[in-house]
Amino acid sequence: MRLFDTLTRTERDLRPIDGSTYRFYCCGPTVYGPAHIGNFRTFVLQDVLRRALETGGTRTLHVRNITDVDDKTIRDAQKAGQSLVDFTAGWTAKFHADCAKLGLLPPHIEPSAVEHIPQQIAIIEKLVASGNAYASDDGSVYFQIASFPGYGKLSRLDQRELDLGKTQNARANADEYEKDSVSDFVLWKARRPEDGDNFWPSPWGDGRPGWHLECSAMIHTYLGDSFDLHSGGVDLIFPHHENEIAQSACACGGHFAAHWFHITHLLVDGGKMSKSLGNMYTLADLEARGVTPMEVRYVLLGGHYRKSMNFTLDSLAAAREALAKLAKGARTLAANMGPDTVLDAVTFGPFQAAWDSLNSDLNTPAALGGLFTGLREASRLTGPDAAAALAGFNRVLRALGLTLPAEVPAEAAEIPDAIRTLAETRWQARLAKQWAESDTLRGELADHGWLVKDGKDGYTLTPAS
RNA sequence: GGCGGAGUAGCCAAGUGGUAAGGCAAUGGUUUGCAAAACCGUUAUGCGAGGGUUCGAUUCCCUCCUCCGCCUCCA
Repeated sequence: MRLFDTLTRTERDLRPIDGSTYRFYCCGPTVYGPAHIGNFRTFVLQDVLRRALETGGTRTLHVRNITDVDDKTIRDAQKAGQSLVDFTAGWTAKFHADCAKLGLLPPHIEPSAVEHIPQQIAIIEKLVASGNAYASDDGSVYFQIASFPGYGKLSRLDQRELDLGKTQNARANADEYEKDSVSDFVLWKARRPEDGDNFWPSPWGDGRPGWHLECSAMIHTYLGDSFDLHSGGVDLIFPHHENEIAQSACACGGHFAAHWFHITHLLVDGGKMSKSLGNMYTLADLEARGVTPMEVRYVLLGGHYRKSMNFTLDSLAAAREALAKLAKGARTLAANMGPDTVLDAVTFGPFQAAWDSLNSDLNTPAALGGLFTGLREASRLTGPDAAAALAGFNRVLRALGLTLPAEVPAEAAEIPDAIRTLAETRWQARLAKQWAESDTLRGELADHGWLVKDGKDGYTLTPAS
């Protein structure tokens, strides 16, 4: 597997640094509301990375956190009149349900921030002792960016921008901060009245941890100070990941992440998703429109992760047709290989090419393309050749995490008697070559929402979608 | 203002210094009483605009246009 690395800006081979297990960390969701499909683009691509590694024979250790304490979770928990724990537990459960529907493998470890407060305090103590952090008068603790020469390397920010606080937002908000430099970031936030019961004791007084620190503490706990890969959406490059590098390097030493994997944002109708524009879709929103989660997953795999991708509702219809086509092709292949053929060698060129695409910087759209091309060429194969092709097809499909729709069986039980009678009458009319009568009845059935399709020996009824 | 990304057919979207994957849609054919479904085809002399390098550029270089993201707690 070769993958682009944000830090070095090169494509590099992914090899476990401990020689056996590829250990990686993904920044998980902040659980104060439903995740939207943009969030899931990131999680789906991380899932594909893991699946591709595992399908290729590499063992993995996947850690993804739950951010359950920050400004928004506290604010909204208060608003909801719930304890922070109860509030975030509800949204975490919903997140897990969505993940399952989308076919995401659960992480091997899923730590949450509030369960790791002591670990976070320990890191702050180290940073204060080493002179990388300082406490302000109100009991907050800040990381001093000037104390870490490597700061800005990941995001390529001009050092002057950081030192002088020249960035627009920093300048506008500078008054709110009690820091030496506007660029310094908070490690520990002093308790404020609006936090309610949500504070923890610390050597600097009551308060709560800063967001950036949460991930560093959990990484330190579960992956140690040097691990294989760190991942998240592009928006996390700065400041979140930049800050993680700084505090982890200063407090723990080690190399931190050997590889940085960032997923570009999903655009909707050509721009960023936002509530105010009304273009923020959750999985539930789409399901309410009759869309299946796999169709959503297919759409999210339809663009390369390093390019922004434009999501439209039309693309979901395209996904439905495309998935049906894949399913049909796979069925044909299975039928052609015969009952007693077992072969797991993958020797069919087009599917090998699709697999190679996936392993070349996770090119999911090229891999999907290869699946269709291969299916067309493989449709003539029989016996062991068909079996080999199917094995190659399934390998790619498994890595993509796609589950194909089953053939829709005619569910006779669900057809109302009235409809069945109508259809039967039409069939008799048709057998009698009474075309006008037959077509009229077909129209009536359509009015009731049923499509009738004629076959050689009978007809099928399906609900019009 | 700083940093970064993108402009490929109606839509979505790969890709490459040697002449444009794939999906959807559309359309032609086979089949069908007619449809639907299925199957087999077709669909960008062209890759934002203009220059340059080259035997040859969509792919490299320059200029310009347009769009998008990030710039202190958003995946």
